[in-house]
Amino acid sequence: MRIGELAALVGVSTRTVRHYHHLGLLPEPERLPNGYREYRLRDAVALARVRRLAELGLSLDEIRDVLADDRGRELREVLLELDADLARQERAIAARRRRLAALLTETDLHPDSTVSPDMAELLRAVPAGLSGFADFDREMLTVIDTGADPRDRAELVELFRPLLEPEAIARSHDLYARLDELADARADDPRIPGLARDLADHLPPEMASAMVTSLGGPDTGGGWLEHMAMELSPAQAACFRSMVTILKERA
Amino acid sequence: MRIGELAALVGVSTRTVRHYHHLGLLPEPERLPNGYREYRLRDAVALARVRRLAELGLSLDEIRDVLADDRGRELREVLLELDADLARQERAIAARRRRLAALLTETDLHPDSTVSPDMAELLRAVPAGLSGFADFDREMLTVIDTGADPRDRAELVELFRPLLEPEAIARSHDLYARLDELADARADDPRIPGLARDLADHLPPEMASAMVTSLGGPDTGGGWLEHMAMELSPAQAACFRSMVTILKERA
DNA sequence: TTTGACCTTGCCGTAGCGTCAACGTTTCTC
DNA sequence: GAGAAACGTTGACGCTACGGCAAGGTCAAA
Repeated sequence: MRIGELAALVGVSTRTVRHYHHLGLLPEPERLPNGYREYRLRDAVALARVRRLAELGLSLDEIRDVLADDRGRELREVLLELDADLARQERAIAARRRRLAALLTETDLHPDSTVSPDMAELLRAVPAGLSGFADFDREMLTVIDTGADPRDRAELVELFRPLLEPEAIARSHDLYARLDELADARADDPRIPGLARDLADHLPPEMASAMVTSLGGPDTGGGWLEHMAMELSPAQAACFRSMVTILKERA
Repeated sequence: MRIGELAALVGVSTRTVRHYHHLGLLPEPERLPNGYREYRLRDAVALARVRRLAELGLSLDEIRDVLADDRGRELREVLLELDADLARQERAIAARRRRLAALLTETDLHPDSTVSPDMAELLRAVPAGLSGFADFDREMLTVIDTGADPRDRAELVELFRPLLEPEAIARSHDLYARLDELADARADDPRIPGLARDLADHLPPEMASAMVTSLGGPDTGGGWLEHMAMELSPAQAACFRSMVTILKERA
């Protein structure tokens, strides 16, 4: 039997057969005088073994190990491990499909809208398209949501939860409007002190303390808030710094 | 912000960031005089967008297309296609896990035992470990099961079904024993004609005709049976040829 | 004789980065 | 001020399980 016949018999490509030879999964058979490989039925049996294990999802390396140790002892362990892995994949796929389903029901489908469900809840508290500063906030929240691991994300959501109250949302609209007004103002604008105080009052206490410690300590969040301040207009940045000062005095 | 800081912020490796630059998913930022990349917050926003789409399961090429066409029109199509793909994967994984579960309940776990459920049913009619010829038959059935596509497999199972009857199984044990006795015999052994006739009688009619046409025609199964005959002892091969002759005469 | 269907080896390509290598820069520490 | 640690740079190879192509050699039929 030559390689094409063997491959057709077992239902693979000749390239696959040669690949298995190369990896040592299948012994090289005798050669005919012209250099062609000459297979026997036992090669088909061996190849079929490899194929069935591969179709179960074992990697070719795992198959080599199983065939080397032979006789099922290790096979059971590998299969159990494989099943656990498949179970994990199954859950991951189901979770992704849930997220997809939630996304596809949305009216305004945009790459930015593909955040986690937790963050989607928070974003509903921040108006989109109305205020430049609110849009900036939304982008920052989106970045944080992408980068944070689930534990931090849950913590973050808890920090923000008080801002989801209706009166807090109403207050935030006023604050965003006043922040937008500072977009073209100078750093000594007289409206800054009042707005900084109102912002400090607006923030939930836990969030305020988290911000202060984050700015003070050398941990991951530190540089992040500074970079955020750098993107603001001079007046907005001054307002932000003033607010932080107020929060520090209170702490 | 330098590359490490950006990467930490969004939760990826610096290698990933550079990879996205290379693929054009993320614009190259300004460079500092020393050659370092200098990022702004908008780069973090862009990177976070890419990451969220990637975590949904889009390929980087698809992400580039979506970001190029921007504004959700194409995104919806891609996500629908992705969901269909995920659904397919989910079904495939579930099917594999069912096969794994069936396998793991078996007592003698061996690479050879990883056949399809259909073939497992057939193999129960062929004794394992008792007869050398029966073991050979089992191997051949295993090879066929691996190589055949599902349609052919179902057809094959139907051909074999009569052999699953209790009296057929009892007959087959006798036949296997007599075939084993021919392992060391010569091609002119006097027991051959009788055994060939009993074998011909044993085969279901549909199976017999399938064998004859398969041997006669130049289709895929033809060479396969010849190769099988080559692996037998001279007396067994003679018996096989004799049986085929009888089947042809009857047809 | 020529075509066409096989076979041979070998190398590049895939997706999404990880992981060196070999080197320059910045920053912390002593 | 000097050394070490921790950054940054580009470039190249590695991983899976083969597919595809190149550049041939071999064999049977037309």
